[in-house]
Amino acid sequence: MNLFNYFRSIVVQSLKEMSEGGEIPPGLDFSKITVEPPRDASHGDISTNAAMVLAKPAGMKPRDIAEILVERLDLLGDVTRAEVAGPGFINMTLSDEFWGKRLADVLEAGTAYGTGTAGEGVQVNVEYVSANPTGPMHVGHGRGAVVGDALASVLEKAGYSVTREYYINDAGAQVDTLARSLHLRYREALGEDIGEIPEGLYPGDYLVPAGQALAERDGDVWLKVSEEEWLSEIRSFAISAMLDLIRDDLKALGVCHDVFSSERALVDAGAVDEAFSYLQDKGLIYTGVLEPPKGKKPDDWEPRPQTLFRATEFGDDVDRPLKKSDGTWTYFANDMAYHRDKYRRGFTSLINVWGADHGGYVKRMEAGVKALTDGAATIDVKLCQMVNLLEAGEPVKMSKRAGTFITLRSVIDKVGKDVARFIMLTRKNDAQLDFDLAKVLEQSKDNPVFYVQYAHARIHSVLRHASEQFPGIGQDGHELAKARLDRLTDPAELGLIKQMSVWPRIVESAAEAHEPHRVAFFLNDLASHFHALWNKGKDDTSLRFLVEGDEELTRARLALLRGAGTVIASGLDVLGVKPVEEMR
RNA sequence: GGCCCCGUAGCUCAACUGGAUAGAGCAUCAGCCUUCUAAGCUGACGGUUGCAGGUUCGAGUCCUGCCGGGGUCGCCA
Repeated sequence: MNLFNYFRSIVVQSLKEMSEGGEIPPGLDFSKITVEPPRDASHGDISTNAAMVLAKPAGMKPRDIAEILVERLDLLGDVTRAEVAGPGFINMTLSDEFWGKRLADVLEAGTAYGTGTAGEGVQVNVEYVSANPTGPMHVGHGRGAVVGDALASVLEKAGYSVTREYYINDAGAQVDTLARSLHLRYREALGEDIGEIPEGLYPGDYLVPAGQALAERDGDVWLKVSEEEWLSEIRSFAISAMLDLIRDDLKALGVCHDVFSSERALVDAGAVDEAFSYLQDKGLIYTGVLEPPKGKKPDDWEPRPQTLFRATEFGDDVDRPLKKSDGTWTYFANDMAYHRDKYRRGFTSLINVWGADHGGYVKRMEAGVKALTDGAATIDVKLCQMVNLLEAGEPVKMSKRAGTFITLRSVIDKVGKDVARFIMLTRKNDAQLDFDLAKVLEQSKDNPVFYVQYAHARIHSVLRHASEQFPGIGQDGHELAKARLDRLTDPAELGLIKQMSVWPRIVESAAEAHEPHRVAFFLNDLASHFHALWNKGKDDTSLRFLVEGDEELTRARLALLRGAGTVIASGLDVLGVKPVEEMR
């Protein structure tokens, strides 16, 4: 249960009654009313802006509405205090018993706590990674992979029906280049001295094993025929080898997709022609000549007639070409067909996670989706900014040519998948991210992964001690839920429960805003509340978790610990990070 | 030059999609280990949210124009 939604419905109900009773005018719009935790805890536990939002349309003073409303809210069983504050906020404080019950909710639900229904089963397609199948993944791809994966998870937890998808760009010129590069490695595998890799081909070592595999499978058959004859076959071999490589990298990162969509298959199936005639029928296709970009005219610019899509009718800056001068489709045309295909498969909410270098492409894709789905589907493109790799504060120099190129795999091998994933989510997607290979392995509070994991490990450390000192206390969540939770009365204890109770709301808002990083920040906050409580027990021995001679209180505190550990585990699960029970 | 993103404490970043006195960590300073992990905690110091207007009960958040940084810009994908 998201308790803020719960209280919102109570507030709205009260307002309806006030409206029926003539205390406020009828027919007011309640949609802008929010119920939130106040920023300052001294203002109470929950707060609503209802009076301020309604003041103007009701033609009343905010405080007057608030006074009436607060009288009703004050009567609610769980509310110990309701008062008007500031310009017309209503702040409510909830009883300790209420919070005890919320802890019981957590214990009953286990790691399913936070799972919601706000998504109402809406079908969402999250497309992420979609790295070209021409080589292993780099660190930037890794960020997109983690962001997309965590976003998909948080959407699932919020009740959306999610499909994780990878778009394989296997139709462009770059895969022909890949095929030629592989053919070279294949000749090499058969004993030929190929010398330097020519300019324009992929020089990477990762093609060597693929060349050997091809030589083993097919022998020398591709030496005797012309490129025209070998291109297609070797291309598919190369693509599938590169996809294996990428899938391996993704697996190491704990990322998997439900669907791999092939651009080539889509084109072969006529999807582009279909999308094109759809647009043509709507009068959105014409032949025209584009202006050169203002202020930066390419040297070789010459006007030429092109087949254009009227993207400007849907908010783009210029109309966009769909055909090259040789009559073949542009990448954009294929992409249009692909997005129409997603829509036809039943998705009305499309999310694409791209690298920041695709920023210039967003508007035309948005325009495309609007045109192709008649506005029935929405697309949200999350651009991931660069990852700056550092080693103890110094930038790691990377050059493909010098061979100092850092692959995603080498980073995962060095720091582990859990650390890599968590760090990738400690920034919002549109901010640049510093990834310090030394710092992320540090065991200190500078390091958010460690800080959160340590909280979880500490909790389990106490639980282990408890099972020795208090063998009679069952540590199962359902059992602990029956403890005398009203014995938890210290502000730090209640504060921890309150922080835990925010989790369903975080899930909902992170899903709605498409911002998985909020989960990482939440976990940091939660860990901080826990560490604070822990240390309070150092100064004040009566606040320790294990209380000799008071099994009832110990049971209640173990319940609190179990609950906090459960919420941390639930959050880490969304991020795809495994909680640890012991630090080494 | 057009478009997109960013600009918040000395540094790295939050701010619940428009809410109250803008919050954390690092750094600096002052405290806390005979104790379930001090791998942590408590406090102090630190702000004209790049600048100037506008919208409104209320703006870091929305709009306009500047300044600074990054990205991108017709048959590359």
